Amino acid sequence: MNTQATLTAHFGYKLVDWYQSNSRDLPWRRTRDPYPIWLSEVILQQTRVVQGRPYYERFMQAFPDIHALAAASEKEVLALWQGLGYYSRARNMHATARTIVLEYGGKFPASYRELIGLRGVGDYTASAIASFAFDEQTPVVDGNVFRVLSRYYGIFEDIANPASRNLFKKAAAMAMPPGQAATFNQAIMEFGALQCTPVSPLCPSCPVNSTCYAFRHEAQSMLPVKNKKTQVKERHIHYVVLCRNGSIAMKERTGKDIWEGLFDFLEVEAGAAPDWPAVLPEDLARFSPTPVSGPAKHLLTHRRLLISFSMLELPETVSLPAELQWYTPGEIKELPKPLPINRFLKDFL
DNA sequence: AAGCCGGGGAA
DNA sequence: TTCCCAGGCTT
Repeated sequence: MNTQATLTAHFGYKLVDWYQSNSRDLPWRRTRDPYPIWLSEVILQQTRVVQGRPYYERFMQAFPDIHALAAASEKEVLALWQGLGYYSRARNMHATARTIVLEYGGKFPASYRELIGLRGVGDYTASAIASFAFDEQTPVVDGNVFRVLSRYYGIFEDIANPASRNLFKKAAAMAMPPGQAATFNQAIMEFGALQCTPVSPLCPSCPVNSTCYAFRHEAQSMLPVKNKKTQVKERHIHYVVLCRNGSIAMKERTGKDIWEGLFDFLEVEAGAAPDWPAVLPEDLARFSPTPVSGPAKHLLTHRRLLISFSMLELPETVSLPAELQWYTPGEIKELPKPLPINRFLKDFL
C-alpha cells in the first residue's frame, strides 16, 4: 500500500472513530427502513437538521409508511410541507411514493442505480439511501463532504462545477473503510456539520488536523472553492385580497415559478412601477382596493421580493376573474400557502 | 453549464 | 449584509 492510500484509509477510520463518540442521536439514524431514511433525506436537502427535524416528525406521524403517503393528496402533502421551502421536493416525493406503491409493490428499490431513477432522488440522495438502508458501498457527496474533503486533501477544484463532483466521489470512496459505507457516510457529513464547519472550524480539537492540508497551510477559509455566485433580483408583488361574505378569493400557482402548487390571492405584479396603485384586471379597474400592509421584504436565495397587500370587498354583481375561487376561512386553513400569505392571514384577518 | 427553486440561522 | 445548509430539475 502506497503512502497516499495509507493516508486516506487512516483518514476514513479516524472519521468513523470520531463519529462513534460525537454523533447526534437523530431519529432517522435509528432505523434501516428505507422509507424514513428517504423521507429524512428529502426533507434535509439544502436544509439544516434543526429546521427539518420537526417536519420529519410531523410527516412520520401523518404518513407512517409509503402507503399512507401515496394515499394522501398532493395538497395535503404540500400543506404539511408549508414553510420548509423548495416545494418541488414535496411534489416529487409524493409522486415517488405513488411510483413505489404502483410500480414496485410498495417495496423500495434497493440499489443506487434504481434509486436515482426516482423523482426527486439525485446522486446524493440515491447514495444516502443505498448506503444507509442497504449497505451499498457508494459515497455520498453533499455540501459537508465537499468542505471536509477539499480542506483535508487541499482540493481547489470549483465545487460549483458539476464535473468536479466525480473527483470528490473518488476521494470519498478511497477514504471509505471497506464494509462501513453507512457509518462512514454518516461520519463524514456529521464531521462537516459539527467539527469542520464553514466558518471557524474547530481545528484545535480536530482528530485529523496533523494531516489536514487546510490546517497545515492555514487555508480553511479558502476551501472549498466556490466561484459561481447567484445574483439576487428584485421583484415587486402586489396582492389584492378580494372578499365577499366572509370568504376570500384565492388561486393556485400553476406556472413554473416560485411557490408552484401553493395558493395565494389575486396578484398584480408591477415591473417598472413597483408601488401602488397597481393596475387591476379590466373587470375590476373601476374599484379602488384599500391598502393594508407592505411593501414587506421577503428574501429567497435568488430573489428579493417586495410584497404589499390591499383589500377589496367585491359586490355580488361582479364576477370573479377566472383563475380565482372563493374559499371560507375554514377551507383556507387547509390550503398550502407560502409563508408571506400565511403571515398576512394571521396578522390582518 | 447555468438558471431556478425557500426559508432560516450564524457571524 | 453574506454565506450556506444531509440538492435536484429544467433548459
